Amino acid sequence: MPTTQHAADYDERVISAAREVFAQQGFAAPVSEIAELAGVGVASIYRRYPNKRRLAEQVRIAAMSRVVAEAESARETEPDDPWAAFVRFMRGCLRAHAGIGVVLPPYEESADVSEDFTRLRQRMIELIEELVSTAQRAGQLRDELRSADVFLLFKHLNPPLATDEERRAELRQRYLELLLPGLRERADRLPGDAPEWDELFRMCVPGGQ
Amino acid sequence: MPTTQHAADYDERVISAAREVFAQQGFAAPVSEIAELAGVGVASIYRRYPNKRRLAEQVRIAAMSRVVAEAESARETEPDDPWAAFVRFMRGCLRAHAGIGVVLPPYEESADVSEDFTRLRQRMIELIEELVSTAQRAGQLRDELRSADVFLLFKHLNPPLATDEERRAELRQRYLELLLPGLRERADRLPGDAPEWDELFRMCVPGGQ
DNA sequence: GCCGTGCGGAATGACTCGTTCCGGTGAGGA
DNA sequence: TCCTCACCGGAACGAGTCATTCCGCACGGC
Repeated sequence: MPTTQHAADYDERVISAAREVFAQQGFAAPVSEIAELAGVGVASIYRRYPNKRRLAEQVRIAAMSRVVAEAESARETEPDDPWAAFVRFMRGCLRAHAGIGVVLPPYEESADVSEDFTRLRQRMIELIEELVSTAQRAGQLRDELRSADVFLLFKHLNPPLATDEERRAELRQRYLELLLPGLRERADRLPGDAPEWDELFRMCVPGGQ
Repeated sequence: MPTTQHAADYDERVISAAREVFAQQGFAAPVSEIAELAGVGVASIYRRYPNKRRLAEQVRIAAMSRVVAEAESARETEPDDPWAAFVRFMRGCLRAHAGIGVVLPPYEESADVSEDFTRLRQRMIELIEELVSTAQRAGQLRDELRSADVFLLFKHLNPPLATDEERRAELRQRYLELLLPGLRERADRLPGDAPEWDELFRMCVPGGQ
């Protein structure tokens, strides 16, 4: 009875458990924890993914796809209001189970990252850049903000906290709302240089969240 | 030649190295890394501190003292402007080498925490509470904000980033400035329940940053 | 009732890290 | 100049953790 349907459910269950565990504990979390949450044995995970690295890659691909979809949907839903599109994108990414916590360590030291992964990441970057610059051209978003700032803000809104995803999402939204007025503001110069994408990538290396 | 002076310098060097390493990598960082940064051998650390836990406690006591001093100084420097005092406190805590990153995992699961530690933590909480409620009574700080929010915001402003402390401090200040307008704002209700101190403590358990 | 597939969880081996042990070194006194 | 000794850095050790693999079992199909 390994129907295609069955296999798909199975995959979904594992990926989703891995997303939650990695988001809460970072990529250093043991595979056994993922297995337990998914309600399967460890061996079953290894039967489908050759190793932990590949599993993590799949999880990140899934989460980045979600971010990309969020960006496209925000752009389409609010074609005439760049600020609204930007806000919708931010809120969408921070929603519970969106998995933003898991896309955040963006850098892979080793060269053995799949093509898909790299391509998707590039697309994500471009979409964020577009949302930011569109809102800035409309004078609705602080000029000193760079697209990498947005990404880094996602990371800031995602500290490792030992609670369930619902509560973490609630807190993310809470602090996002505190942030929004400052993002519109056009006042004082922001201290510190904006991060560049490659600095950001270098900074986010460690296994942790 | 173990002059008192020499011993004090030595202590200072170790504690300060430990602060930097713990702040960057979390308390799970190996002791050997601290030794290397301090330019001493591991054994020398163990000659002064019975074990890693006690070393970490000393580091956290030093950093919390700094936070307490920051709060008192802010209150005294700006006795008539609660908002200014609050902002000064925030900026002071986030400054480079203030060690805020290291006070953040506030909870110790085991009961074997020194009296000093507990007392100091209590004092820190009271001072933050005072800064917050004073500013709120003056109508200068958002009412829905609880003192534990402030602490949690410190954590949010301190993600684990693999750069030197100077750059991390620069980014902390950058994002603090984005946050400030939202903290004054009196507008929309903030989503999500404010954290209580004990929820906060429970959440921050894991070894990580 | 027998066979084969697929599963969960125990077993394994590599590795990391806290803590301890040991040989070296350099200052001060004879 | 040589000896002594206090102190130091780094290697060594043992425990614990985790990725990955192996094994016996349970259950559907014949």
